[in-house]
Amino acid sequence: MHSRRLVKRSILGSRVYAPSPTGDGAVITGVVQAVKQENKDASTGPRRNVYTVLMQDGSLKEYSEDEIAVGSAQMTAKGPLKSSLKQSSCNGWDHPAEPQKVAPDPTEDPRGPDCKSGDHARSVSLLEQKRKVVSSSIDVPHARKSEEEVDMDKVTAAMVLTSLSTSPLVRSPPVKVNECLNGSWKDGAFTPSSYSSSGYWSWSAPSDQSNPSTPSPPLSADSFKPFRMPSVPAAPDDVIDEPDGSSLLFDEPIPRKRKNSMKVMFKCLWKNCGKVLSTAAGIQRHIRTVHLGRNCDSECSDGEEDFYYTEIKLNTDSVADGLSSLSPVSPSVLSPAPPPAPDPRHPEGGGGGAKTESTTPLSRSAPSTLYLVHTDHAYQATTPVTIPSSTNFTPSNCSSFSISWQSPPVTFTGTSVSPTHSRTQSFGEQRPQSIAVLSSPPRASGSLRKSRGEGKKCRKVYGMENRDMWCTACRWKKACQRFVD
DNA sequence: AGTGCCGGGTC
DNA sequence: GACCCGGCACT
Repeated sequence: MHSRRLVKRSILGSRVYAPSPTGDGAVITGVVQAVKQENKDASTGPRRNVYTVLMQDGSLKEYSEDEIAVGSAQMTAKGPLKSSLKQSSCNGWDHPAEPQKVAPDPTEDPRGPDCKSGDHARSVSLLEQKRKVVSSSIDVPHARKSEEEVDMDKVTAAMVLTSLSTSPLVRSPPVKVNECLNGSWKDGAFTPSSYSSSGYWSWSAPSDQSNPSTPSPPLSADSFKPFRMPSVPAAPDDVIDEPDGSSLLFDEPIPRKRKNSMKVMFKCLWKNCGKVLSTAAGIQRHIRTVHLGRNCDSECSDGEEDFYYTEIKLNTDSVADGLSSLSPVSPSVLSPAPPPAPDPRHPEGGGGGAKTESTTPLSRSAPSTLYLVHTDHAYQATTPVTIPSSTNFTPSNCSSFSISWQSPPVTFTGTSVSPTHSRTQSFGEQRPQSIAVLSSPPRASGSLRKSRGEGKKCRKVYGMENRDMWCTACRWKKACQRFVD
């Protein structure tokens, strides 16, 4: 069910393996460009799909679904396209239960759950059209080095979609969404690499509720238009439902640049569940539909789901990226944060099942990375940052900052450290040390405070009890005159 | 935390 | 000027 979209997603633009046209038995890879159906009317016999595959050498070949196999990183599933597709389309997505509510799109229902139908063919053709548009405007990677890489892109795209799907902006006008998304994208915070390994993807999540448009980062709002416009203008729902993202998933040259190593996954806390999804929306839907048994879409949610999932943060990358990579991240992560809708509700928590100090609602919005930034600037920023009492602030992140901040002293070399300078640079504890390291006349610039005397002083010699025996200077807390250095 | 002592206040 | 002390710098 609802897998139809998945099908579409799986076919066009997908990398497949096909027998080499040379007939030498070799297997080559190609990208599905189009799908046709044979035996379409045969109500009896099985329909056969014929896939037009763009081969590595740029040629187009047609293969029946029996001849080619879907290529993916999880090639364990490598096999006839037919079966692969069936699998992925009908039950492949890890969203077990989530009826039509996936997306607030009415059109979803009419098309029905059947995975292979005339409608399917139609939508495929639509996709094909889209794809053409895409291909014309974007350099579709025809040949890639490895399946891993291909998968990478998928994952990357998924992450993008995921991040976007978590955005509350979903409910706002598309245009706005785009803008925001574009903005946040730059700060994209996903590291596909690590994610792919973690495995559990909620593909449906991004596709359904999030704005399908989920532009790829490099695309401006304008350049993005072609993707959604050409497709059925009459069916706005389709725009929403239609996982444009799906086509984008494969067609767009998704930038590999990873900005952040922090991944946020969402884990279902329902006992014996433990489902982990990559998007808050996904996990919410999962909880809503699977555990809470609600069939309505997110609109009618009272937000109870929030109590049944928690945020898991994965620090997938080294901290080496430093602030440059971290700070930009926060915005994007932030964007989804202020969930306009699902906030003010049931303080006591619905079923009482959720143990986690109800940090979940926050954590959902809580851009953990935000903390990083804050931590970063904490030294100078008294600015109160509304940091939800959350949770997932991993220490490792802190370390990254300490690292990045240890270098600054180096910059001092050559220049005398004026007090003010050190002030502005003030690293709290580190300040004095950095100055000391410079060994330059520490207090030279400012007061002429002479270095502390090495010898014994009255205080030390006589002790506090014999203060009477101190020299007057010592008594007056002045420079000792008796044991002058 | 302990110590040295500067800078400033009070009488 | 004698005395005291807050507070910074340093150990």
